[in-house]
Amino acid sequence: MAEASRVTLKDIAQRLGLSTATVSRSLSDTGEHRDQTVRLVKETAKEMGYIRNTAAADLVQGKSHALAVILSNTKTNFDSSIIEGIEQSAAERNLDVLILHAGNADLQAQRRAITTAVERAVRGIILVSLELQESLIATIEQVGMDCISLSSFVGGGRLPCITSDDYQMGYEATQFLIDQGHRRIGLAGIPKHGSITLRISGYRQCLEDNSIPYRESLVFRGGCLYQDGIAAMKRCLKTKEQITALIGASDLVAMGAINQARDQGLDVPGDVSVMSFDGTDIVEMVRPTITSVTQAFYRMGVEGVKALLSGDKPGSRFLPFRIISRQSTGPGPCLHGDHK
Amino acid sequence: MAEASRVTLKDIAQRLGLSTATVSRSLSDTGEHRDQTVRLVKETAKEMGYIRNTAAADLVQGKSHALAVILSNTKTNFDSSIIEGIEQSAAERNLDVLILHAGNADLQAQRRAITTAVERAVRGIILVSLELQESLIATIEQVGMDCISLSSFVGGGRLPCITSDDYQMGYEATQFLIDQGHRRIGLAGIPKHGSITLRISGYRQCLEDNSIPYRESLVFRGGCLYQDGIAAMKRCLKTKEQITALIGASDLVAMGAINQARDQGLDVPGDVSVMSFDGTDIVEMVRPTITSVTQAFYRMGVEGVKALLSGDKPGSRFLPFRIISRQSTGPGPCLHGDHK
DNA sequence: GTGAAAGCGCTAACAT
DNA sequence: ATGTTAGCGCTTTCAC
Repeated sequence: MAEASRVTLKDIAQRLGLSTATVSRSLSDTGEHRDQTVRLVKETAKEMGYIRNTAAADLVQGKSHALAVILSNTKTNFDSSIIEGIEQSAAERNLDVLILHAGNADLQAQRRAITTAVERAVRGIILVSLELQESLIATIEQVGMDCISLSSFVGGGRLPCITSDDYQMGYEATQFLIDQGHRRIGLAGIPKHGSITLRISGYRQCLEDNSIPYRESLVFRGGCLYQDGIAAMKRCLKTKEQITALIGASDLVAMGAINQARDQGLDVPGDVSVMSFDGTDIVEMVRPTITSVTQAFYRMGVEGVKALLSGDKPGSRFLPFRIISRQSTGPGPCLHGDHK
Repeated sequence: MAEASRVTLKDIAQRLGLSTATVSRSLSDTGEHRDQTVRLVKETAKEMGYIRNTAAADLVQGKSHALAVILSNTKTNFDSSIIEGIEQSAAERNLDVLILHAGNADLQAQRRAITTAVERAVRGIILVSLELQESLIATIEQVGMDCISLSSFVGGGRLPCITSDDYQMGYEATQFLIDQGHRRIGLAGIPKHGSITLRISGYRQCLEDNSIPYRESLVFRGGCLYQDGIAAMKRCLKTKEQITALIGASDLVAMGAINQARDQGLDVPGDVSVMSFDGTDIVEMVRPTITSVTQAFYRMGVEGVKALLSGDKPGSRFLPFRIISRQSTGPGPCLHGDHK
């Protein structure tokens, strides 16, 4: 009740007739004290309600025992598994996880998040699906802070990245649909910048390898949100482009596309097949369930922490993905009747 | 490149031939220095790549300029608007927001999160939909830290709470369905503990007020996740209970219930109406769109920060909600044909 | 195995 | 308007 100022090491030391040094060492298990002393100190600390002052500890040690995770707060949902992985992995190492939000394109918000992390001398920064501005990468390098990017290849090699192979995912998603007989395949929700655009290259190469002409008009650029899926399908159906399948850049894009198609009276997958990238929980929660290029998000989080703390500068690498077929895709029209 | 140890106030002071005090005051705009000095200091700081050491500042001031937001990391999605509100509100006050995850029932994880926050001497703790264990509330009180709970009434008055009136929401949701002609109304996904259980009381009272018998068997307890919605509808359809409407405790519960009903060949809302609590973005993203008791989450975040920082211990209060009708509800069967 | 003492980088009296 | 000084609570040499 007494709004008592907090218990400090000194309080414990006095009560026990020990020095603060002994108390400090006992509490952090340095192993250089008698079991009896350690036990006594720990019990007393707990009894007195001692909570260590991180600021003091961080200050003297020059670093904290926390990790910062910076998320792009676009309303896409794919990151919850990544975070789970990070937290699991961090907990094993007894590190706190501080989650910060930063807009994706918003330099202001990005700067704020990075500053918050750097000011606190965190052990490392994990960027999740963030296109970090050049100037901020420079800041991070300058202060020599460890940093890794997950789910986005960023920084042109200056930052280690763990992600899925966007090119390959684009290629295989396209091949998956071609194998089902589709030849007019759209791609929706790919933003202007970032490694995610490589999905277009993979898509394009796959079409070529299958002797299908690439058409600019079937690629719908945009964000990867629900609304972008809506917009893409709208434009798609307004033009004369008779696509029989659409690949959404995220689960939400696919959801938007599917809803728009159905709202306009089309059947999915009867009239048009839709598949998505990510494969978060939601693809199983909607009807039709959505065929997806499922990424190893949880593992990305786990490996991210491991790589970040490994000491030696880790290289970038890809994690495997796999395509899971669900209700939203089916044989293309040419398999129903005449084969071309 | 040189992994240079970080620039400190002292470095700036030396370079400029000023004292650290002047530099410190200039940087924090105390207004007691010549514009010229302030400008010079700020420019030099930026040029030298100065980043303040939060640990040092926090230590000497005895508190940080950050807020901790503790989320129950159950995979429900309703909290993103709350967080947005919090961040908006915090940014206006120049406070950093540190987001922490804690399991809902997991004492271990809760303790870890609270400790992380308290150790860092944050300005205040915002609990989001968390049933905080008694012992941890005691900890918070003991150290005299400000704390507020959003979207959950917790602590039996020891903690100020800003939430929606669960009783009233339960009542009005039920009345909404009754007004549509339903008389056999189920309630799904209400956990064992917490203020959320008051929804049952409201539901029950409403039934009574409408002379409809309350049946234990129509209330399906459980978590508020998608799977719980599935399970509830399954049990619902397996028994002889001919419900014509179901209220899900969250949007995800409703989604699960709807999918299960349809997977078993029922039409929504033709055969069974479904509505939900929360009203997050997702209710507009699924088909049928879901009628919901929509809560003022964003505002909850904004007001939460305001109340937390107000100084005087704020009381608990409710924010208004409203019911938004969408596709998942329709007239009950008795309105189709014979009226009772 | 334990204590004394220094000092991390900063802010806040207090002095000038 | 600016400088001096003390010290926040902790960890870590370095003695003993």
